Amino acid sequence: MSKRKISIEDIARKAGVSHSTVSRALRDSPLISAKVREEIKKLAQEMNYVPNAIAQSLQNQRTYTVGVIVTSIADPFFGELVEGIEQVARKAGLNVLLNASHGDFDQEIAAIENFHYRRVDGILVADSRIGKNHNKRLTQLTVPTVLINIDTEAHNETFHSVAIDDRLGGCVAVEHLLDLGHTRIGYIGVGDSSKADQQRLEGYHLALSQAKLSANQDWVAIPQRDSQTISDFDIGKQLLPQLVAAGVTGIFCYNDMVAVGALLACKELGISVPQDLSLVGFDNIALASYITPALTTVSQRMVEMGELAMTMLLDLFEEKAVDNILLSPFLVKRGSTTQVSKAKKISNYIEVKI
Amino acid sequence: MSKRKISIEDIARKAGVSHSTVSRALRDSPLISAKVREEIKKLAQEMNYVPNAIAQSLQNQRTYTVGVIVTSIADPFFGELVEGIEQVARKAGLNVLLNASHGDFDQEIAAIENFHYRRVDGILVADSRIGKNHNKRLTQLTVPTVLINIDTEAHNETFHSVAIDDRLGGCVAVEHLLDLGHTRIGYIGVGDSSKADQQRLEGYHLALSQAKLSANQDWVAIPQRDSQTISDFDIGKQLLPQLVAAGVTGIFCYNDMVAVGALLACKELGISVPQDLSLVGFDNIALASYITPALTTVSQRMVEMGELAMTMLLDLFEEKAVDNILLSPFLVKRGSTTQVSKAKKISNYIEVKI
DNA sequence: CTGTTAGCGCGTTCAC
DNA sequence: GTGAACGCGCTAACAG
Repeated sequence: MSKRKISIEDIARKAGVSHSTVSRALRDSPLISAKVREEIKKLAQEMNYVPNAIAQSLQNQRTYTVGVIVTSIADPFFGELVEGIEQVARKAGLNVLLNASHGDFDQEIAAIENFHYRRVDGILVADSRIGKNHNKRLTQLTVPTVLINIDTEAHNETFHSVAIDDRLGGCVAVEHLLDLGHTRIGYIGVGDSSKADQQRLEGYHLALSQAKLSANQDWVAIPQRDSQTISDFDIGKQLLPQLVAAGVTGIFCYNDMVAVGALLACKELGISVPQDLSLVGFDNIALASYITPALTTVSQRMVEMGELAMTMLLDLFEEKAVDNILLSPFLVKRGSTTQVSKAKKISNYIEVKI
Repeated sequence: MSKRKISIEDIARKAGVSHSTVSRALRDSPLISAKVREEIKKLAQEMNYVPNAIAQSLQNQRTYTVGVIVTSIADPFFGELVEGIEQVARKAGLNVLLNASHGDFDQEIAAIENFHYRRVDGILVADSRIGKNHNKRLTQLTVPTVLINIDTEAHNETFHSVAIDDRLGGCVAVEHLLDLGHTRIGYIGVGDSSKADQQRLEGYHLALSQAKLSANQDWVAIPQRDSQTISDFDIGKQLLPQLVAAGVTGIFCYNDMVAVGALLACKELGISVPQDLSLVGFDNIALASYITPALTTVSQRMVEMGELAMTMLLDLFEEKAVDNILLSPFLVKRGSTTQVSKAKKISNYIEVKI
């Protein structure tokens, strides 16, 4: 196996033609006679010729490569997202260059500079941790860019984006509980200052007020964030008791891990789900369907978001006009929610116990 | 924002020097006087100069890019793997080009050709579904390549690899049950013809024979694969009863999803884990720690495998000699296993029930 | 120390 | 139809 790769010059020499003839023949130029074209193609095949994308890129000024920035690839969410991105990218003949930011803003900037350096054709940024105050610096972008699930007030002209409608998701979750007859409904948040947390809470309030129910301060539990970072699971576990004590019969949790934590707390307190308490999560992670009882939850659509974002980028390449996308999440009904009934007795139970 | 990027020629013109002086200055060549070097660097800064990696690559014959092939990025396992790869790649100044094969051999070949076309410096292949009969074609590889968790008889010279020691993993799982006093131990496999399934079963037998226990045919359950593809979860759920009927007090499951399925079957049958039956999984997926009871399992080390594979590739770049790596999995003890005791009564229980 | 020149491999005028 | 020549942006060998 020869060390150096075959170039069009090599095959031109062997064919007794010039390198530009070879170039044309391989690209099916109509300027070339059918005969020599086939001849050259055959020769290229035999010589194991593999065109050099680098040289082509230098000429075309296109790399057929998109840069993707995610917080962490190990996070199954971003895994699904990248899956969607990669699929439509590959179908369009593009490749994905992957960078992880680990939620660090400096690393995100470094990743963008790296992508500029490598002359990617477009950039996709999906970094839940980057707050809105940061992304101003992204303005320096000179290549088409799509933001995924990132909050920006300047969504309008400068940025293109696709995101999940968290407010609607919160609504959907709470409406489900309302439909089941619940009126005392709580929310457990995580208290990072993310768009998601805020908007899901907004959706919660919205659904309640649409049902003419007044919100009760005690039904909303959000941890203090000055202390140690705490896992979502532990948040659910620790905050559940106070909501139960406040007499709720249903709880909408910020996400599935919070709900799972809450569920475990229920088990330890002897509260049975869903008979005594209904729980709704958010995200629809794999775990949600395997736990007992299986978790009713609002489903993210990460693969789809990836596909849409990449498709949007392709449109931008062709300079089409694109509209930002706000994806509607949908409810997945499972075993952790049911009709409210004798459930109201729980609060007494707890009060006795405390 | 100017459309065309700044080149070293642009800044050379402005500085009144030649482009090669600029090139040297920016690369800290000792041939350049400190004065003009600083001057040029400042100018480059002001003009927002970003070097062109494509042009550099064409010159260096290196792209500082590695190609990574995985079955599916959405699979959390591969997510962790890529996480490990990306981290050490980035530290070494390399970028990751990602391709998914979806277990399709043709797509895998296409991915490799694509990587050749793009002149990556090295390739990492992690594709559990590709059998040993296929990878002969990988021999055409002309760039340094490391195989991850792929079975090859030709591991020796041609291929470099890092893999998990499934046989040892099986041993470790069964030895744990033996240590707890179990003597009637079962295995639930999945019956794909993968290296993993075969070797974990081998480990199971090895541990039993080392303990001077004779294996019982009825204690090993492996589904027929001619029918529909069936999820690991359902395999565990469906095969559990027959093992319990055969009187086992402990079961080593091919992986965690199988174990979770088995666990659910236990719940439905009124068998309590671990009091009546001990379960050991494999993989240590996130779910394993959240389910009740938390699952004792043999842990994969995917992030580490990614790091090691990428590090090996870096060594290959420097033409160092490298040894193939066989990673030892380790046991994570949790709630689904305990001392054998009155457990033997289960078999009777089942027999009565059937 | 700095400028000139020659490629890296390919696509694309512009002549013939 | 085909070849010669130029340029994409950069590094390196060779002059001075």
